[in-house]
Amino acid sequence: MARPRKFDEEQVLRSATEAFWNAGFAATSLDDLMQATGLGKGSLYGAFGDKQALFQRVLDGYCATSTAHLRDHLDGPGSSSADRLRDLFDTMVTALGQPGPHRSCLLAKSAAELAATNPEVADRARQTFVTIAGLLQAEIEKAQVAGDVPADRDARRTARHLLAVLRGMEALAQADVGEDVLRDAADAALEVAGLRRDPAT
Amino acid sequence: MARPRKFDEEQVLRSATEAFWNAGFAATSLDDLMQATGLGKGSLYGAFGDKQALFQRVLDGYCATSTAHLRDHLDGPGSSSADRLRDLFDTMVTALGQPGPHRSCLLAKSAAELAATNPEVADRARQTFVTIAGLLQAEIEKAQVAGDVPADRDARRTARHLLAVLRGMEALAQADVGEDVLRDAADAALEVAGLRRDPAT
DNA sequence: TTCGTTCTGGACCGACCGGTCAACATTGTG
DNA sequence: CACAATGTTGACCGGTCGGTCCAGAACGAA
Repeated sequence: MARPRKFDEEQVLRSATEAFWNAGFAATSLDDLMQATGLGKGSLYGAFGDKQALFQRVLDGYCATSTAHLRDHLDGPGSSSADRLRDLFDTMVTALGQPGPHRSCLLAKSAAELAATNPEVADRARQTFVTIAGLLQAEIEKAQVAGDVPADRDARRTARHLLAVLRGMEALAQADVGEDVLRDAADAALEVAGLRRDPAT
Repeated sequence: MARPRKFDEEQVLRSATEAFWNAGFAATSLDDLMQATGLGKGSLYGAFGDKQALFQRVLDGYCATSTAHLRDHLDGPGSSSADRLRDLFDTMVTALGQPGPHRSCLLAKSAAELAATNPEVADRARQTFVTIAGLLQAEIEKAQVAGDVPADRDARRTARHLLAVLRGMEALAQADVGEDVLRDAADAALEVAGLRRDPAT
C-alpha cells in the first residue's frame, strides 16, 4: 500500500561504487553520485542516508565481494593449493603490471584516505585484512598437507608475509612501477613460502 | 628595493605538509592551509601558486627528505649493512605497530588519492620508489660483499621484494592490524634476503 | 623624503558543497 | 473512486570551496 521503489538497490550500489572508486570519498560530490546512479538527492538520502553512510555501504559491499572472490579462487576445484596461490600472484602481477594509471583497490584507497579519521573504515579494513590472511593461511596449510610447501614453515607467518607483499604490490602499482618490479617482488615472496615458480610454466 | 617577505618559505612548507598529511589533498581547504601556515591567501598564491602547485611542492619536499633520511640511515657509520637493513625493518615494525590511528606515509596517501588522475604525483611516486629500491639494492650488495647475505641472491630482485613488503606494511598499518602481523611479515621478508634475525637481539 | 616595488590581509566572487523540504506521482486498499 | 502511505523530484538553504583583486603596508634606492 505504497509506491514501490523504481530502482534496484544493488545496481545503485554498484554505480555508487564506481563513482567512489574513481575519485575517492572527498572528491566525489553528491552530484557525481546522482549522475552515476540516476537517482535524485531525495531518493539517495531516503534509501541510504547521508554520503558517509552510503560510502560505508559501498565499502562493506566491496570488501564482501572482494573476499568472496578470493575465497572462490582459493577454494575452487582443479589445480593444487600451491598452484592456486601461484595463480593468485600471477594474476595480480599481470593485472597491476600493465602500464597506464591504475584504479588500484577501493579498500586500499579508502583506508589511505579515511582510516586515520574514520574508525568504521579502519575497522572494516582491518577485518578484511585479517580475513584475507586467514584464507591465505588455510591455503598454505593445505599445500603443506599436499607436500607442496615444506611442513616446517610457519603457515600463519607466511600468510601474513604474502598479504603484506600483495598490499605492497598494490601500492607500487599505483605509481606504475612496471610489471618487472612486481614480478620480482611476487617471485621472491613465493620463494619464502616454498612455492618456487614452476619452471615448466 | 621592495618589501621583503615576512615568512620563512621552508617553515611554511613544513606547516603545509602537516596540513596535507593530516587530511589528504581534497579534504584540506585553503582555510586550513592559511591557519596552518599563518599566511593570507594572497601571500600563499603569490609565493606558491594555486593549491595544486603548493601540494606538489610539499610532496616533492617530502619525498626528498624521506629518501635522504633513508640514505642517511643506510649509509651511516657503525654497524654492518645487514644490521642496518634489519634495523630499518625493526624501526618500521615498532613505529607502525603501535595501536591507534596512524598518519601513514604522505607519499602512500597521496599516491592512493591522486596517482590515478594526476600524472605528476604518479611520476614523483614512481621515481621515489625506484630510488628506494636502488638504495636497498646497494645495501644488499654491500652485505653480500661482507658475507652477511649469500652471494647467489639476486640483489635487485631482493630489493624489490623488500620494497614491496615495506609498502605493504604501511598499507596494513593504516588498518591498525597490530605489531605481531607486521613483525611476521618483516621477519619472513628478511629471511628471503638471507638476513635471518640475529637471535642475540 | 619621495618613489617604485614587492608583500600582505582580507573583502569579494561565482560556483559548488552536503543536506532539507514540500509539492507531486504512484502504488495498494477499502 | 477516495484515501493512506511511500517514492520521486527539484527548488532551495546556509555554508564553504578555490581563486581573484585591490588598497594599503613595508621595504630599498635615490
